[in-house]
Amino acid sequence: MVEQRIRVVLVDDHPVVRAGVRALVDAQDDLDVVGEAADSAQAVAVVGETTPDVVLMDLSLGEGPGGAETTRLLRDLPEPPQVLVLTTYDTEADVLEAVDAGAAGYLLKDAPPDELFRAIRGTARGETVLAPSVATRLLQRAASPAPKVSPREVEILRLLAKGLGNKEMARELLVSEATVKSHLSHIYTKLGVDTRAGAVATAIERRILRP
Amino acid sequence: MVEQRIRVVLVDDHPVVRAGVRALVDAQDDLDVVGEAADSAQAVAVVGETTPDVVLMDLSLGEGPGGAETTRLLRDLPEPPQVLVLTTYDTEADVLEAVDAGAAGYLLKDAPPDELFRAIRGTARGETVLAPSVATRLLQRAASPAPKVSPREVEILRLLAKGLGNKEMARELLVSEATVKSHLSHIYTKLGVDTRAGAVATAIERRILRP
DNA sequence: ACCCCGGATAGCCGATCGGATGATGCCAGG
DNA sequence: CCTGGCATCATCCGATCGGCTATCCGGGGT
Repeated sequence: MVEQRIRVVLVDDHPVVRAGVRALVDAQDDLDVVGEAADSAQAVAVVGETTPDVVLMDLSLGEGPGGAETTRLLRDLPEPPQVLVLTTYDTEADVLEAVDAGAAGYLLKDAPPDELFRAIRGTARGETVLAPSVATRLLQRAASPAPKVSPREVEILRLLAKGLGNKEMARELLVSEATVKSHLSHIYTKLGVDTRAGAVATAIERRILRP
Repeated sequence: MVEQRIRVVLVDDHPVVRAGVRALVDAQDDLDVVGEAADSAQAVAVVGETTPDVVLMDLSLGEGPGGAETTRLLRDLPEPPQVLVLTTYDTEADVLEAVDAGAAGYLLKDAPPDELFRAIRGTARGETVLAPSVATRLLQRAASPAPKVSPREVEILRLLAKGLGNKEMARELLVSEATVKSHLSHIYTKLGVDTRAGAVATAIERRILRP
């Protein structure tokens, strides 16, 4: 007899993915899916009711708060579950945000089922589980200077990608043109480029901007 | 008794998604999942063996040929299946490429299961099934002049994204700076922008450039 | 044969960008 | 407490960009 079934809640806005994970997880006799949620609000409600051991969390939840924010909410509950992020993307920004929010693990959706099961069990025991590709990425980022752009700079990048000029950005952000240029200079330095076009390209590549 | 079960093959590089679709589809008594494939080569092999009525195709298949190319291969088989694209993204470039490759339908993964079943049945009958959001997008694109950039212009865009100046592009492409500027002007017109940064952003968004 | 389009080229000019430099206030972490 | 990052603003100046107009040539379609 299994001493203690691990109770799992799924949070994902894709019905197909929920069905898939449920099918796979429920087939394991030590794992139980006790709830599902399609968005942040549902997630909090369901977790509050079911107090699961592990929550499988998608990072992109369509409208409303994302997976990272939701993770934070869940970890602030009276009986916080372990949160295992299960997503498609492995940007270092995503990973860091999720881990910072209190996630205990980070898996990619293309992981083989076995790995998923091991991750769930490990997470339930309080271990930190990282997908190999994620771990690799983290290490190589740790080695390199780690260029983190500030929120304001991201804002500038967003407008930049819309093709706005400095004057227009200044008006949009209610600051002076000089400030905009200052931000831009910093962005260039951090991204290792020296033109606006290059900045947009690398920002998108680095997933600082979503295409 | 059901006169004819619809035979379905899944092509997706995510085990989780395959499991999900299989669980959902197999629960329908008029639908049968008769095979799965994780990449292009497997897809061709499995479809060749099983000659299904409908193939559910993911567009991003990790390494190797993508979903669009694979769709083309399947449609060139002796007994071609109907191909229903089931993916996360709805860029018009993706849709057009898939449809051009011979896809009979285009659904997003966040579609509710019911919609998926209807789509499979419709596709099997030879209907064309488009997700609402996809259909909307197509219509609004159909209304606008359909901006197709020339190969040379794509080249310019590539260098643009690398942050090169006009002079540098000219040297790189062995043409005069005037020519580069001319190309750029055309690009701006076609993409509906008026700055280099905006051009890069829309080019990536339109999948003219790969991020 | 004719015309349109893509590609290449030229020159002009005002607007803008990018780099350098310097300064201020705020707030968090050591 | 003090350093440092973030955000703000200011000026100057040379280089570059973007828009405009005009010409030329070759290939594909009518």
